[in-house]
Amino acid sequence: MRRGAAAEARKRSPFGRKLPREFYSRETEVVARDLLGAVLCVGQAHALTAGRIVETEAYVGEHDGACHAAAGLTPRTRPLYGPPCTAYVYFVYGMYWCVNAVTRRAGLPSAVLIRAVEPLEGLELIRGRRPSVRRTADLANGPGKLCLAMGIDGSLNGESLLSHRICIREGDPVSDGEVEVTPRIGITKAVDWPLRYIVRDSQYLSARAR
DNA sequence: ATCCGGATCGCCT
DNA sequence: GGCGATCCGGATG
Repeated sequence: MRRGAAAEARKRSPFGRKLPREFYSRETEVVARDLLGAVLCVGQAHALTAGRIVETEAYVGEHDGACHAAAGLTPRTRPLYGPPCTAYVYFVYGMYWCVNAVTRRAGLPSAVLIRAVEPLEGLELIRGRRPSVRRTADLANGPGKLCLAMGIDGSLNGESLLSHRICIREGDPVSDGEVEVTPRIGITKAVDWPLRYIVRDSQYLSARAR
């Protein structure tokens, strides 16, 4: 590679390469596991915010009562049925947004909910969006909070995760020993399915392990 | 430390 | 008509 090309790429982003489409075209549980340590990026340059993913949940299809696709193909769930490597951003409780990465294969609706990130970049911007929050650890330790912190809303629904508006980049790998799997949080169906993946010792989780 | 209610609205039954 | 893949602040032990 020409000398300076990598440095040039790094100037555009201080993090690794964008995770390719094939990364998402795998079993949803595997994608959820492998997203730990990856870096969620929103916006560019002076408007960039980025966070290390420390908590995810897999939502695995129409047979998963907690997955929105349990309702079948509707206007809301449409992105889940589309190609992997797209953002599924939905509105909950009349007030908050949550962001997912669509996974596996088109037509088999499944996705990974990003539940918590450790802020890495754009701290001033994030603080400005979360004025009432004191501790850094509380800025993005929940699916609604991280969308507030990073400025994610419905305008990003259906966007490619390779776009400049929102993408996920390779980060420092997380070893199996650092990963813990637990039941998902905040749901009322399939409550015991072990589909939540966390970086066990992170200070940035939405909840402590049970 | 833990529990509880209120806010707020699009979507599905 | 009812209910969320939530968050926050206030009350209670």
